Amino acid sequence: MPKQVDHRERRETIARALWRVVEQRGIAQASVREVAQEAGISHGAVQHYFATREEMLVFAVDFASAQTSLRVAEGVSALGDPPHPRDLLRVMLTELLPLHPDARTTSRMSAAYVLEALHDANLHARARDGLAHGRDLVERIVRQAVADGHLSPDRDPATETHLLLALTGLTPLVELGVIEPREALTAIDQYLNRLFSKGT
Amino acid sequence: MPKQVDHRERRETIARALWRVVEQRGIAQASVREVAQEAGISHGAVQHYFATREEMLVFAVDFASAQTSLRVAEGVSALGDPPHPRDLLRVMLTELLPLHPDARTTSRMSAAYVLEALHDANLHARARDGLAHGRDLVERIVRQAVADGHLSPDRDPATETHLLLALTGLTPLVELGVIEPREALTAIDQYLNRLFSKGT
DNA sequence: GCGTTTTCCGGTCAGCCGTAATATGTCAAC
DNA sequence: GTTGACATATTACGGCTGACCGGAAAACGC
Repeated sequence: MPKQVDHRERRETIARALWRVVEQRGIAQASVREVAQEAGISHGAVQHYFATREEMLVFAVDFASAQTSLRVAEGVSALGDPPHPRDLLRVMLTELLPLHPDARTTSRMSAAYVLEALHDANLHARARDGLAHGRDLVERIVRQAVADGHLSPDRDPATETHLLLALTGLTPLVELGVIEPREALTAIDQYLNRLFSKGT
Repeated sequence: MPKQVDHRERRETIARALWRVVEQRGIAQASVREVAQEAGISHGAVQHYFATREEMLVFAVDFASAQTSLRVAEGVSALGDPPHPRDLLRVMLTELLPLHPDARTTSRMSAAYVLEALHDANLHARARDGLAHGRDLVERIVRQAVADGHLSPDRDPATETHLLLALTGLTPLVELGVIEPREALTAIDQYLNRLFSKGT
């Protein structure tokens, strides 16, 4: 029998190396060779675990998405039970925006992924489904908040969901250093507090 | 004397060809040769007008930014005098989001530019300054709105500005087909109307 | 016509790319 | 200790890239 190697762990190691390359040098530099070097293995070894570069990218993005979900779940578990929807949404947004190192890594992966998805039918479908799933999650929270009386029934859940997701638009401002992470958090808290107050 | 060619016009023609390539195939495919073919000239001719690929990209982005400003100015001129700040901001946002063909073209150019700027010190400074300039424009409108009584003085102009710019976060939702352009407009109008109402 | 200058073309070059084919290493089972 | 399957490394190939260069073509003053 062969040398025992944990296939999934190896793939995740390579994926993390890919993350670092994407974060530090951009997805254009994330060649098979560059990722292999970053991971400290030969590019032939990378080929052994990913038949093509695209397969590697897709895995790395899915893995990044899963890690983001994990971080959100961790943050949510620290909340009361049941958690206030405002706090729930706050955790999700802070993990989606590049406000701390891990989140920045996954945020940049997502950004690069979306941009590539615009010109690749396969990636487009995957990205759309992933985003639509996130949208549904948020919308469910919004609807529950309305049902629980945290939110005025005047609010259209769909529109409110879109506006909440739009807050990820703070990303370029933070990434380019136009605003500080603290200012982004201030804006988010301002928005969420206003949303869950009795105001219009 | 040389053959008479309008240098600027030629460069703009090439820039528009670059836009088309970026929009349809992505910035990674925007090689000198590809852009030349799209423009219907030889790659040697492109080199004559742009010494390097980067110079071509920077020009194309600046040109795209200028064209966006032009569209905004056109839209604003159709408003009353003085225009209501809500309408002013609405025009800016509709030209920043990919809600119609021209806006989608420039939006995609900006997105690709920002992503590259994250890993290039030179582009980073240029992009940051450009975005900061836009931020200042919006902030001036917000402050004027407060001064004119359109907005409650309780609002922090900086935070409100950040939230308005964050609305560009609807871009991925529209681009990936998760929401329709009409839904994006609905969200924007909802947000702006709420902002300029007497609510909290 | 001549000379100058700009414009444009096509080829060349070294370098990186993804991928495939090949070779070597490693270890468990028999 | 031989075998065989899998892990890893090496090498090779065809293609595309950006940058560069020499020269042709065109337009103008003289």
